[in-house]
Amino acid sequence: MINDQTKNKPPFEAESVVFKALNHPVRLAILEVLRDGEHCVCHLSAYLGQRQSYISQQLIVLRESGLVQDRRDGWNVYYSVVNSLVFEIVDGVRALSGAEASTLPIAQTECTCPSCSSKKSN
Amino acid sequence: MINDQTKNKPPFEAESVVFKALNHPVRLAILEVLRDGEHCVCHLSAYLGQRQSYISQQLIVLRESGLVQDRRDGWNVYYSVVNSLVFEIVDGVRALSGAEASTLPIAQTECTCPSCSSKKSN
DNA sequence: TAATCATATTCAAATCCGTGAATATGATTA
DNA sequence: TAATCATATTCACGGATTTGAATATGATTA
Repeated sequence: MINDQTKNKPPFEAESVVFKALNHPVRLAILEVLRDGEHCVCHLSAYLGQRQSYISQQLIVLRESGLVQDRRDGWNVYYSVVNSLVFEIVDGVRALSGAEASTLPIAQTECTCPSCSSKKSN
Repeated sequence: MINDQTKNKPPFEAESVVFKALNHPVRLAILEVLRDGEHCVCHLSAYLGQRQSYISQQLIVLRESGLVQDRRDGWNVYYSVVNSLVFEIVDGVRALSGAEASTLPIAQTECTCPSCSSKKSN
């Protein structure tokens, strides 16, 4: 039980919560970025070239569906996936749909958060 | 490439087509019924207690997303899943969401199609 | 406590989706 | 070809989703 929206609901509602969260290009892109571990909102925003408030909106959907979790560290909030099974699902759907190995809408800007700056890569 | 909606589209559109098709209680219920092989529309309609035209609408979505295929035999049209990987995905999402093993909205009426009548079960 | 930083929230408009109702299509049989 | 059967399609409306814009919140530092 990874979210609280699954109790006493019509059949398949619990699954719908997850499918709904995954049915969105930007949210899928966010998950792709999170494949290699946690990232802060500012990094996701810069990397995906989307406004911060918009990324926040999508992160909230992902968080409320139970797919990601957040952790605050000073100024930054770092998001990560709760259960890596989600990647198997995404990969499965990708295989089903015959899509290529995900062409990410990449890196418009540099993220200036501490962890990104220290890495100094990507 | 199991559907035609995956070419020259924005990133993750192909995956979205599948996620969208799966994000629907009745369509998930239909897939559950199709776990044990092909079934005609009248059976799905009777078994799930939904009007035939409504089941048809949902089957069209599933078919256009490439998840199911149809086969005509006389009066009846039989639907079946194209790739059983879809069940692994559904099961994965179910595990992820912590849902129970799918409580189907079951059997209101009897289907009178040839294949159902001959089986004379369920 | 005031300024600053990253992040979250609210609001509204446009679009999309779900679904009932009615009806069309197309194969089959008489 | 007319009747009948299973299935498919169209239409319309109400509700949900998407997304830009503006702003709020809350932690941190000076």
